[in-house]
Amino acid sequence: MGIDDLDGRLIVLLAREPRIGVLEASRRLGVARGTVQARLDRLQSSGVIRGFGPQVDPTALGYPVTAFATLEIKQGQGADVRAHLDGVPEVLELHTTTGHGDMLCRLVARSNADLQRVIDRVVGFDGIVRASTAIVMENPVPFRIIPLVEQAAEDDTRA
Amino acid sequence: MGIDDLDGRLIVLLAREPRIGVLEASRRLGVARGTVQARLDRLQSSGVIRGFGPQVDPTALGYPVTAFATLEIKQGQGADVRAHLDGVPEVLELHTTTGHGDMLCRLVARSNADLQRVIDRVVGFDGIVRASTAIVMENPVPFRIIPLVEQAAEDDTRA
DNA sequence: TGAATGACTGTACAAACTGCCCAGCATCGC
DNA sequence: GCGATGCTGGGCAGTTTGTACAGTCATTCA
Repeated sequence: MGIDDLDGRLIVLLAREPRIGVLEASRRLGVARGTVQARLDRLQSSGVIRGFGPQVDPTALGYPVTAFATLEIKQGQGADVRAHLDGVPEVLELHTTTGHGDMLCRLVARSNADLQRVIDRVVGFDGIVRASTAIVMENPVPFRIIPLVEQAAEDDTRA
Repeated sequence: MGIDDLDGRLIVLLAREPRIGVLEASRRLGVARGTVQARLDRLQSSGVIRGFGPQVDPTALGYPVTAFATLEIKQGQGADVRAHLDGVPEVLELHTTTGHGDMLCRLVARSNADLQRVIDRVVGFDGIVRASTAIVMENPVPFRIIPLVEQAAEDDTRA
């Protein structure tokens, strides 16, 4: 169920140069086009590759401020809180975590001032007891998956 | 510098059905192909769309456990800590946040037991004073950008 | 050992798409 | 009014895709 070396190289190649097609990828990897197609199909149907959607930069959209908010939820209000947060566009993702019935969400805002508006909207809901926010200053390691893919491919090869 | 309604619809369309080409997109949006091409070029060169890399699911790669770790850093050790974390494949992203010289990072692991190994590796570095980890149980709102895009497009239209 | 299975290669063909070009037209700001 | 900008609609050559098929090779299994 893991990925082998060829899968790994294919994913890394696509991550680095998404514009190339199946044919070009097969040339780069030194395998037949059909092989790349079959691998891609398998990676997608097995869920390893979810899709190739556009990676949108919130900053360029006009939302340069990112923050993480930890929310403390009133017992039994989980579903309501989720629905509420789901309706806030500035909430980019939401996780429930171990601990005191807590949630962690990623927020963006147009400015530090605007962040206050977003937080007010997020927190202004009955099921939320308390919120603590950490504003992101720098992003030394932007979201990446390549090292993990290489690790997974290596583990497979070794196995 | 924002995006207009057509940009918004284009991004949403591509997010929903990434496989379609420029021609098909132009048909769906009811505009000329050249228009879609020009919009796409502009969105990419302006940085709104960073790329179309494969979206890899760590779970399907064999890393079903996600956690967020808050790290307290010793003064002046920031750069070293970043370099250290950059070298750990299981660290998917790293942010520096407001507060006590803190950092927040997203981790994945092969299991809860494996998470201990990852945390040990992350924390086993001199510049890190203390770490607090929250394991993700559920992900009610997976990372999404569409609502924000629609919001941004709407704001632009209104403006 | 021999047969079966699965994966990869190399090739082929029609259909579709891309990249690029251009002329015409409407809108917007100066 | 004039230029700049953006959209339309069309065309063309080159490339890629989707799909198929036969041959090869390594591994699995009886």
